[in-house]
Amino acid sequence: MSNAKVLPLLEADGQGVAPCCPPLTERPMTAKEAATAARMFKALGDPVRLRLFSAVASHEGGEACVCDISDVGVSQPTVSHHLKKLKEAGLLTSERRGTWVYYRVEPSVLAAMGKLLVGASAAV
Amino acid sequence: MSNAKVLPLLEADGQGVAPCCPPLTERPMTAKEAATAARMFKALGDPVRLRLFSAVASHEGGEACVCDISDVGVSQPTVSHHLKKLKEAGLLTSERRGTWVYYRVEPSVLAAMGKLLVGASAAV
DNA sequence: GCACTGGTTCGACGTGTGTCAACATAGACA
DNA sequence: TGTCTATGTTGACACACGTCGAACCAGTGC
Repeated sequence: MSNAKVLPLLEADGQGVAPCCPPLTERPMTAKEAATAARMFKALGDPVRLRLFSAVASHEGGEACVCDISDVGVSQPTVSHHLKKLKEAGLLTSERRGTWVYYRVEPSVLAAMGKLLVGASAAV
Repeated sequence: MSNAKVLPLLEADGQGVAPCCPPLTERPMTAKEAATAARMFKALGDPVRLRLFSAVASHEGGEACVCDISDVGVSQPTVSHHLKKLKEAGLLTSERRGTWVYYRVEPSVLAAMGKLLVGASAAV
């Protein structure tokens, strides 16, 4: 259940992860780079998903139980659906712990997306 | 043709612009904040738009003529359509200069989005 | 004024996406 | 074992989105 293989924006590089794409402002993205990065932006392009993601990211320890964050105005199947989308996009990972399922956000993904936007100003 | 009123993620604060929303990791976003921010992520959630945006952002001076960036594999009407979407999302501004139309990216928008993702680490 | 080039808008088509109700599954507890 | 709660999955629906061709507007140059 490591994070490397499920994060399309990142690639394992031995001791950690590296961004898939150069900063947007550095050079025009190739079609492949754009497709990879767009998948993640798209995942955050829904208000419900953004709220869910923010709820998880801001929760203590960077992880939250579904039961803690499912109050976003949609039915529970829809919440589950969106969480799955976020997981497929590589933004969240999930883990079952007894009765409840916990979702957690990978800080490295946030950092990679930040770098994509602001270029070199976001230090490692 | 100022940038303040057309940038949903930002709000004019006298001498510049400020982010609309707190970092994702700070606290759960409200529905309103999520709707605002999601609009921009959604705009970048399409590979063609992402390439167009990157092409403009990486062009010298942060601006580019449509003729310079319309080689992304779709028809010109589609390019125009996507540029309009990016403009509506507040990521680009356009200006006609003689025969050609130039699009430019607002650096402050990129910085605001970066902050949204990585919190305080992305300085102004 | 007239033709030409660069961009945008319009109308239409097929596909993708968000949503829900209903059902299925996993673990806890008795 | 059986039942109850917590999540995930399935199927179906309406709506939004990306794409294109055709028509339309804005400047330029003759």
